[in-house]
Amino acid sequence: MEKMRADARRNRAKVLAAAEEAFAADGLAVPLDDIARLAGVGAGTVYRHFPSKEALFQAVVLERIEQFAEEARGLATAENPGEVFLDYFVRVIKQASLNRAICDALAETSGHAFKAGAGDDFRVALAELLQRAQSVGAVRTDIDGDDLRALIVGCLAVERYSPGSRHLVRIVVDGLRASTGNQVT
Amino acid sequence: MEKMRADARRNRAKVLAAAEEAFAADGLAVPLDDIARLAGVGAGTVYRHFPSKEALFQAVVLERIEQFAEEARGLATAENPGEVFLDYFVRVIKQASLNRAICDALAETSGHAFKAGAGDDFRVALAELLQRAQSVGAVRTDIDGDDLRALIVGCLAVERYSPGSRHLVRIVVDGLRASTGNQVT
DNA sequence: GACGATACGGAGCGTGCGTTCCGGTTGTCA
DNA sequence: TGACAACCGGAACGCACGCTCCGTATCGTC
Repeated sequence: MEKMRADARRNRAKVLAAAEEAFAADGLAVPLDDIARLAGVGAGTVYRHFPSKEALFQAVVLERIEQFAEEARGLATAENPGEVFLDYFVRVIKQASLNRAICDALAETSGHAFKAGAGDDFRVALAELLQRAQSVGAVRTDIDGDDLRALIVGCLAVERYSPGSRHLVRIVVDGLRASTGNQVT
Repeated sequence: MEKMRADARRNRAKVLAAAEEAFAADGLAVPLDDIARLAGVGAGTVYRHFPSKEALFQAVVLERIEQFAEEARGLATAENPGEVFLDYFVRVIKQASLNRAICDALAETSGHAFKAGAGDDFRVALAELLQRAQSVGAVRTDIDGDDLRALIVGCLAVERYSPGSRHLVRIVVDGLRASTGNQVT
């Protein structure tokens, strides 16, 4: 990884940047040749650096999700967990909805990238935020981190169906809030 | 349509039945040859009755959505609109989630079948039910029929991501209920 | 500057799938 | 029952796309 030739390292970076842009715009459906052309390299070069199109896609998506995780970790010690949590929830949805790569990653295989192995950082950070919000009574206690990720997936679908309608996400947020009568325990 | 030969009419029905089953199970991804084989006909026969795979898919999906519309019309004069509406909402989601054809139809082109032209029956019937539920104060008034269909799409995504978790849909239902503080007008 | 190793590019292969085409078959009607 | 039209089956076509292969170019080193 470090003993690469200079041009190889350059090309690898160009491929990653092009893939990030192309996948974000058109999702997994973008042909690999398009990415290669956008990067200014041949298709063979892409395959020298990534074993498959799917691997390249995963690399791009996981990098983005890791950013979400980092943001969550930065909020882990905030003083008003309820507010912070709900704001974060909405923000993640808004950001992810602008990136078709992430939407496709979730639709594909029911969101494998969000679930198993990789993406664990995001999972634990999100669960932490949720638990703190629940501990101060801001969020209903009958859901866990897995439920939350499922809700994010759903909100992304809503956003894709009717973009920009902020108040639809608010319906879910209202449903998440702890209120008399909707707790199941 | 009526002056068809007997075998043609028979085959058309077989194709429709096979397509309904195959699309429901595997969605739009199922190869047309599979449908033809399942129907016990050749691929050419399928194309004699439907101009394209997409047209066959639309026919199947619209038929199913029309069933939903009919069910909604049957509830239009019920005496407890709030309860009826929310029950219907949940029931549609549960039924649709068992049918990958419908899920795919929504994902594809952001749910074109739900939106424009065809499927109008479902739209108006759903809007009617919603309005009645709102008029008795059972459902928040800052949403309309379009919002509602978007929410259905989202709930389907949730259901697909983590199947069978009934309480996630309940979160949305709780968000839909009219309660102090979440109205925007 | 020359030489070996490394990487590049893009033509080409294999595959899967939607769609078409046509020789044979079957239903319909006089 | 004969003959014509409608219909059928499935082989074949075209296309798109993931992936590989190899002759050529570039880099790092002595």
